[in-house]
Amino acid sequence: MEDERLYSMVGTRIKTIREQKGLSQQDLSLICNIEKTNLSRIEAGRTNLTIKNLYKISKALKIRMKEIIDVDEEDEKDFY
Amino acid sequence: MEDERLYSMVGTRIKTIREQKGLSQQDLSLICNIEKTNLSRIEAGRTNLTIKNLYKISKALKIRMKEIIDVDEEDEKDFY
DNA sequence: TGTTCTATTGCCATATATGATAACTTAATA
DNA sequence: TATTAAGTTATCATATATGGCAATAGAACA
Repeated sequence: MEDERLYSMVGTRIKTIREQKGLSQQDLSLICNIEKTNLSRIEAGRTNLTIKNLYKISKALKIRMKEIIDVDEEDEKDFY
Repeated sequence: MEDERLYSMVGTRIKTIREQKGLSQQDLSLICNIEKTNLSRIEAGRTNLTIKNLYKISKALKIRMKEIIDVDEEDEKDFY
């Protein structure tokens, strides 16, 4: 899939789970030590985040990284 | 866990799966368009790779991203 | 010996993720 | 109206992931 779509899907996963936990972006940013503006960019899918921050976010949300990153699409057998 | 440990575990997962598929680093680098030196650094756990390259590698290995990133450890309840 | 394949390492330049701050919008509420 | 909270966006500086190339080392083999 396109890069931007990948970022958006990951960002949306984070936003959805964060809201399920009743946390604001600022709450989450304080817990995991990521700038709130950066968190906003990540959730908006405007950033190619690193596994380091993916890990920090997953720990702050008390979930596994794979629960955030489980956004692969089915119809990609011939992507490469 | 420590950043370096995270990178190493992810790198090792990639290396293990790559070898299971009978691919050399150069093979994989050609398939997914990642510099072979960068791939070497990633597998060695010396790089905080981005989800974009995580995605490219997973597609080249014909697996899901979560199969690479499934390295969370159990004893981290109180990490944050 | 020489050759080939594989992987690593060093170096440099570039792109960009991130941190940090400020300004702004919107919504909710007193 | 004013105030507060939540989120977005712009800007800038810094750190670093990546691309690219060259050199090196080790293993396997002729």
